[in-house]
Amino acid sequence: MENFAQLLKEHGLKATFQRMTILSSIHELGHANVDEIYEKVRLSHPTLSLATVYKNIVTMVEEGVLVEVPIAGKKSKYELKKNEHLHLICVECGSVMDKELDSHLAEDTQKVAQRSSFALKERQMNLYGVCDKCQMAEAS
Amino acid sequence: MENFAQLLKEHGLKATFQRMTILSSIHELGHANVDEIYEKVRLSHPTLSLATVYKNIVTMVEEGVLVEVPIAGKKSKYELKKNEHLHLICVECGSVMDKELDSHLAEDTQKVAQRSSFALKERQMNLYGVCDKCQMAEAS
DNA sequence: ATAATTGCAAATTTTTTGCAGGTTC
DNA sequence: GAACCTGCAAAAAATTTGCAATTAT
Repeated sequence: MENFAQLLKEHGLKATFQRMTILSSIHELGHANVDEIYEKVRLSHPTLSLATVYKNIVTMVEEGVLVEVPIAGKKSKYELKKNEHLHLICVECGSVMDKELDSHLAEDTQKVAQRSSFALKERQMNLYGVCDKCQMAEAS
Repeated sequence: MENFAQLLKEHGLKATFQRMTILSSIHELGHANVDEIYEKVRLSHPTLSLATVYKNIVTMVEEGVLVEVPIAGKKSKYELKKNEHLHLICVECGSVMDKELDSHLAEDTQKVAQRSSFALKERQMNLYGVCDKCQMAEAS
């Protein structure tokens, strides 16, 4: 369990029970879309409304507490803001894994941007494929 | 103008006027979301319905004629399927530019995947920042 | 000829909004 | 106590669907 109250305050947001529940749900799930967050959140706080989930996701993305991970063909997932990383997204089970972004990748992308005089702010690298678990399941 | 009729047939789809209009609109726009496609398409074929745009985007993505480009905070854009590339996405004007994916990038991502025994199928690399035009506009 | 596709309208799903009451700082 | 936040219900926006008429092969 982390100190979500402090995190919120650092970003100028009030530390409500609802927000902390949402953050802790996302933290436990790793990556989750609105529905998954809502379901999870209702387990511990059944009266928390879907509208509140929506409003807070918008607010917390704006304030940089959360990051949207848009995924082809699916609803966007959300994760806690953390160090830069890339995503391995399993097209079978939908799981999302974080992987460190090595310096080569960072430099290469920076070069591509520079060549076009593009002021790079953020990278979003999603690798789609089949995770090891699903590969084993398929093999059987 | 390309041979969209042939492209469609190669993918087992009938070459209707509607589909060819949609493809040629996307081709002209480069990258466009559903609304942008619909607007463009109506210029030359005002009776083409929005439902038809939706149905065909689904179908043509399934058949590999189109590719969805999901974008954080915006509606997905669609592009014609082409050689692998990355996207420079301007957060000011929303423009999307294609850039060749150099071999370093391809290899590096492949390595990351291999380390996790992840069977990589597709890469989606989006670089968010400010394009040169918008930088100049800002400077003034 | 037939199987696929279109356009319309309706249904569904997803997201946003207004506002009265409640909570945090 | 002031500003912010929540939950509800309603509204708006986005997407999907069913079906009769039409079209491509």
